[in-house]
Amino acid sequence: MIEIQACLICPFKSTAAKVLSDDELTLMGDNCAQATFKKGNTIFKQGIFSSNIVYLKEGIVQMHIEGPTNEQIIKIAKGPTYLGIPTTLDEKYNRYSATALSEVHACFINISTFKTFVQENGQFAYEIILDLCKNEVNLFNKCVNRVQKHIRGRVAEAILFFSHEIFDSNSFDLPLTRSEFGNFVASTRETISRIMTELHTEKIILLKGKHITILDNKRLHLISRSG
Amino acid sequence: MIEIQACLICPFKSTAAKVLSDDELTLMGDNCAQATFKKGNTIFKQGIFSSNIVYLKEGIVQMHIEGPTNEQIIKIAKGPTYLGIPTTLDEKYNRYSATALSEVHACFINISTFKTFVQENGQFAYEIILDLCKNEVNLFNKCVNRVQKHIRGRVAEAILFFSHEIFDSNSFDLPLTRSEFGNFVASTRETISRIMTELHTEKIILLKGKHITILDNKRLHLISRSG
DNA sequence: TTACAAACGTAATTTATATCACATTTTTAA
DNA sequence: TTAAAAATGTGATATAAATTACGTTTGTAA
Repeated sequence: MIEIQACLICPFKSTAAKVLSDDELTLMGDNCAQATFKKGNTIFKQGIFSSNIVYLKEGIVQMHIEGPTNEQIIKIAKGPTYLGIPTTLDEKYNRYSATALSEVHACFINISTFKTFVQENGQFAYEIILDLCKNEVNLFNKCVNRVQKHIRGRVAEAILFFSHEIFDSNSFDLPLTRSEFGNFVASTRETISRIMTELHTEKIILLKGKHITILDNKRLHLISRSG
Repeated sequence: MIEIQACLICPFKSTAAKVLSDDELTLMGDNCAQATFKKGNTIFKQGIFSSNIVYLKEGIVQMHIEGPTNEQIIKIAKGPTYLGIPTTLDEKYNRYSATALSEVHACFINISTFKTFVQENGQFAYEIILDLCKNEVNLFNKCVNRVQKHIRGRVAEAILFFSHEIFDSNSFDLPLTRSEFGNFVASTRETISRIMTELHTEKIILLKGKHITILDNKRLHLISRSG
């Protein structure tokens, strides 16, 4: 289901898009298509040619990349946010894939239109740069945590990530299977299972299948920090 | 040793700076100071307030960040390249540190001057964005490799990195101690020692203290890929 | 409703790599 | 030049977490 979008009146505008003029937003609307994806659908795929910047209006998405041995989840993001700036601007073809983890509404902005805005609207360019900078610093920290924390700490960190960054709630349905969660925190299904039940037994979280309720925020933070 | 720099005639201009007009380059020169650092010197430090974009003209630099348990090297870069865009633009204070691994010549560009160029010269902004995008994609790949490769593969990868990305030669002096190298590939001094002598014994590299000569490029690539 | 597959839990075992311990070499400074 | 400190090499041991194995639950299609 693809439809032309009226960016001008879009309630999900990015910080960058908010600085665009009405004329520019109209132009963007003429060069942008929206699509809806169900959970599990591929939004874009590594290795495929792409000529769009993907903007995630609503929904949760996992970004994943082919590693030396298997596919690896590198990031989970929630809209509104840009999804594919690095993958598109730098190269002709996508350097990673994006898959919906919930119902997703995404806009595909023509890359040359986007480029025009960068080159002709300095404030827009600046906001895009800020966004990329934030991503880089976050990624640095994530890398260090993956290297230095033990799995228990990484699991705690991931649970807090879903709670704070994705669902804004201490009670939520995990949008991943145990295997996927294991992959996300660089571990395995079995280890995740073990640690989850540990945290449940210790009354730090309440676990009911995929539903997680954080019972002891303080201790969970402690585990996340101490690794 | 700090001196005002004539950016206009600088032979180390970044791809982005090459699109600046003569007037802009003169303005940059007026708002930019150069400094020289010896190996081991701190170029900027995490947590410290910063109002400059750091441009590495010449030299090798390690970027490192405080992790949950210890300081972690997140990146090693060679000039010419920007060093501190994410760390400076996003936040008032540095989110990571940079330390010289060789004699380094670096320029400290006033952040509001830099911001002016981003906002008033679209091509400049676009080149900066391209640069940030490349960094992000590279970082994605590095993360996956760290997670999925065994140490032997990560050591091989790091040796090839120094050979191809830093020294453009198959024979070079490692600018890191074994401990630092261990940290760089998320391992330890002892393990690095062991693997290095292994690779030496297998005649894949020639090892003489810190000097490395790659003897069997093909097998080293194989080890790097297979992990 | 049954049947089949996918997801999940858990215990036993294995393994890669960290840690420990100590000897040797190299570098630095006095 | 000598002494102290830092860096390095290497074997033995410990350990976190993967792998293996198998039983159970949940979801889904016929």
